[in-house]
Amino acid sequence: MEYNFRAIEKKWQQQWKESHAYKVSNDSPKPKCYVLDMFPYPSGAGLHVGHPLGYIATDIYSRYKRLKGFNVLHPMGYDAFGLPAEQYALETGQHPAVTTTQNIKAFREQLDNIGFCYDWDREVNTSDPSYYKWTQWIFLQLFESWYNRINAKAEPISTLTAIFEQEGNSRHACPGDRQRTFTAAEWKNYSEKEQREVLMQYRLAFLDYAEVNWCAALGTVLANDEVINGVSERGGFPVVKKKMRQWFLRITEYADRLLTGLETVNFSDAMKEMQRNWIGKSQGAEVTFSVKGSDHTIEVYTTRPDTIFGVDFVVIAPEHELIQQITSAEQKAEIEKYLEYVQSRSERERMADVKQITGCFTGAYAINPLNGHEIPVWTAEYVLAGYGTGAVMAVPCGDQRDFSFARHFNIPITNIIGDAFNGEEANPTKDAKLQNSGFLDGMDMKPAMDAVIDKLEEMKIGKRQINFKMRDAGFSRQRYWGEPFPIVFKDGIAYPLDEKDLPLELPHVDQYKPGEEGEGPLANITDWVNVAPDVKRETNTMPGYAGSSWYFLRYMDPHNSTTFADRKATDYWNQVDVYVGGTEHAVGHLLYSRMWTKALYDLGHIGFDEPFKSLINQGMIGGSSRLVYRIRGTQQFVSHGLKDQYETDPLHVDVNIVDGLELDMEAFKKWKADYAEATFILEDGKYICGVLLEKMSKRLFNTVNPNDLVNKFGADTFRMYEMFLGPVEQSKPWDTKGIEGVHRFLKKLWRLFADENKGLIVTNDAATPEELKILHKTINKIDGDTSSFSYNTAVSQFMICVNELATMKCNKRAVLEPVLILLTPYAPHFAEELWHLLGNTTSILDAAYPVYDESFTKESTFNYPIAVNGKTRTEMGLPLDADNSALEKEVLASEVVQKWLDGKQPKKVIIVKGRMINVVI
RNA sequence: GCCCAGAUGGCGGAAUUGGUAGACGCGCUAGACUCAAAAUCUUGUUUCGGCAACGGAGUGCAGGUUCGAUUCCUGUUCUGGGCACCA
Repeated sequence: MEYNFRAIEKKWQQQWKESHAYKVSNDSPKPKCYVLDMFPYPSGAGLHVGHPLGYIATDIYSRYKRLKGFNVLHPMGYDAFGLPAEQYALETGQHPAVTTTQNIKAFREQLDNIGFCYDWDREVNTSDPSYYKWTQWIFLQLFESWYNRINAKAEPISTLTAIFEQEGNSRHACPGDRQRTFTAAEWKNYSEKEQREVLMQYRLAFLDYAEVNWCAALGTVLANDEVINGVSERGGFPVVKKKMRQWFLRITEYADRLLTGLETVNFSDAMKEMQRNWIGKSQGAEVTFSVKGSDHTIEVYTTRPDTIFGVDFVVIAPEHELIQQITSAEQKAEIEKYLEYVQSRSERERMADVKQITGCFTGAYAINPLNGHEIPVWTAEYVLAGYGTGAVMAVPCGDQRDFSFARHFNIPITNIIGDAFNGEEANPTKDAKLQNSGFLDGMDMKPAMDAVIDKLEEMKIGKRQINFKMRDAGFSRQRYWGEPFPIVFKDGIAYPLDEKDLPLELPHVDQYKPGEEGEGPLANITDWVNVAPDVKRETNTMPGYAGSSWYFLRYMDPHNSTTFADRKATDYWNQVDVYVGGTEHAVGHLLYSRMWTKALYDLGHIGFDEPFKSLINQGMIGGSSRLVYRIRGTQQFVSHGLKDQYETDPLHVDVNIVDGLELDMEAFKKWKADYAEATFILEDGKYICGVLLEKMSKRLFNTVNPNDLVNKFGADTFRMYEMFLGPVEQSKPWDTKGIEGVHRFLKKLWRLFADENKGLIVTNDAATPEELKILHKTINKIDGDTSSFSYNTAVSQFMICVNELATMKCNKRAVLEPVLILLTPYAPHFAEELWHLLGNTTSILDAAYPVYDESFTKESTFNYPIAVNGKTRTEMGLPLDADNSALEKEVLASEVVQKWLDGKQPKKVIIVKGRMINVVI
């Protein structure tokens, strides 16, 4: 009876499907556990071995928790809206819905092959109208809400209009327009249009004209995190600034809660740090500088108010409206020229040359409010209009950028930190004593910060101010393959669709070209756009992260047609206990879904305000490319070891036709027509390839399809090998060769149960103490490692256990059966097959997890390493219950220690019970 | 430039409240079985010296603390990731 993994895996996958073994109920007396994978975008390329790493990890965890008596939710679905499907549609004319369906089918087959325990009845697909109905519904919730800063939560817009009618907006500053104030009487006098325009400035989902990252090549606007170094993340096309009417989510209102919420979740420090950096909270002050000879004032934002006596100039952003008003007549032409130059600079250029210092003097002078000094006002592109107040006070002795600027334009530098400033570079210290600083002289910088702000507040020319780097999130795409907005415009005012009219389905189009003004393809369907003579639909669609911002909630109650998820279901499943996915979503997806969760919580739709209790970031699996060396100008290929004797060009070769390092030469000739005539120079009769570690990518011929490995070794081997590679969080290179070791392990374990000729050889004999010892050591190790996602060491322990049992020739049910249960999360088909061969009639998926009993692993003696001066010299088996003086006596008497003592007396003997003994001479 | 993480055999990696460095696997080595191959089993495998016993060195590099450091501290180099005119 051989280990016939193909038949076994097929049989049990079928059986589990028929018995609905993975069906999960929302109604269970068991404790719940929610284990989630970041759902994939179903690309046409399919899965390679890097993708399932996280899925296998969560699958093992889910099965483990189930064995431990939990009701485990472990769902899977598809993030199916997205650019590639649409790009593909543009190229081939195939409808994205069609290609997406095909891709999903292919993904599903690959996933099923690996034997995951997903409850497929709960599958979600973000492009399915029954799903995006609720994406649209949540969008309307955001549209119909505002953020009440006093209560620190989102509230329905009706509470805001009630406030306006009572007291205007005096206590609720307008987040979209800081200057805007009105009284209750004024509010009531506004026309409907005016009122709705005001409300738009408060809504959590709102329209605004804003400069956005316009990518002409993609015909779309990109989020900040989709633009890398001024080019689009996808495709690498240039991105420029363009003013467009866009939907936004007012995520900035949640900045503080997104920050403090991090303290309540279990993410890695690196992940939290990335989110903190993205949110970018800074504490400082706003200071008003008056402009000499005019009524204008300049508001600057600074995080270092303590350095205010070191201000040598003020810089305002080129986009700042004040520029036109304060520029002197003499500088007018110069400024115009500079502004024109800045206008011509794309974001990309401004980012590319960070070393280049540019700027222009406005001719105006500001007055330092604390010492009355007149200082020049400059404009420079390094100051951004969108951050803080769009103006900075420059302190060259303390800020390198200001220092370089002052040097470049010959602006005199004031030193306020004495010896701490060397005149050659700025010193951004916070630990110096202030000099040259009026009433701050002699003060330490840190307390001076508060002293300055107090003074400014007293003088009514400044105040404490907290700023965030984070901007509101752009929520429109000029694209077809996304959720349509449930919005119509009447007279240019946005109105929501009625809830009963959801979902607003994506209409069919025959072509995917952008609209005339760069709008999405929907703009071309005039009878869809024009609902009534003066009523038009929104033609943008939602971005990729819309559907993924709440999908974890839909899994809880996926077929509900009256709400996005029943409150009973969300209360039961609550937060995701473990979320596993790649770091690439560290900032975007996680922040958006955290914000949506908080908004839904504020509005009373769910009972928790952080979606993911803990997060594990799986490492990337790198590709291990194989290279062949072609002698230049020939079709002759030379083996790696001999290549230096020739002039060669390295070429990538498909890793699937290389066994370890040895090239399959016949397969190589067939691989590409170019190589049909290839000849080889061999070493030891073999062609040995070179190795290069790089990204796993089709282009580099280093991708490995899980299907091939499952075919060759079985899903159980594949699952265990992926885990055996190393810690889940760590990035590591793929090496197909190593899988054989894991496969051997499973076969070896199989042979403890069954013999090729005799069949099942398991006995009911009682286990020996040695057998029980290894069993319980294994139970302890596997239990601990599995619960902590340390699967690589768990697989090692299985191997150690099987090696020992094989040496003992142990075929006893009392030992093997518990091992089988331990193995179930890792190799479920294998375990279930043998479980049934042992005569069990129920499924091993619900077996009782073995319990560790320490009494079987207790030792009475310990093999102490005996060190002399810290260096291990020998080992001695000594009783664990002996007292120190007895141990010392025995150790000193030993031959080896005597040899090292060489007649001398030891200075000291250090005994760590159960660890080691060190003799100091 | 700033922030974070890391650096251990030929390779993936194991071991940190400071206590036998290199578990487990791959690869390689020698052997058994076989006409042969596959499969399986056995042997060795950090490195240097030595037939061996044994001894020297050894966790990126340089120091330090300690009876004892892969683990803690200081400095430094390199690699990976993130952020980047953010005031």
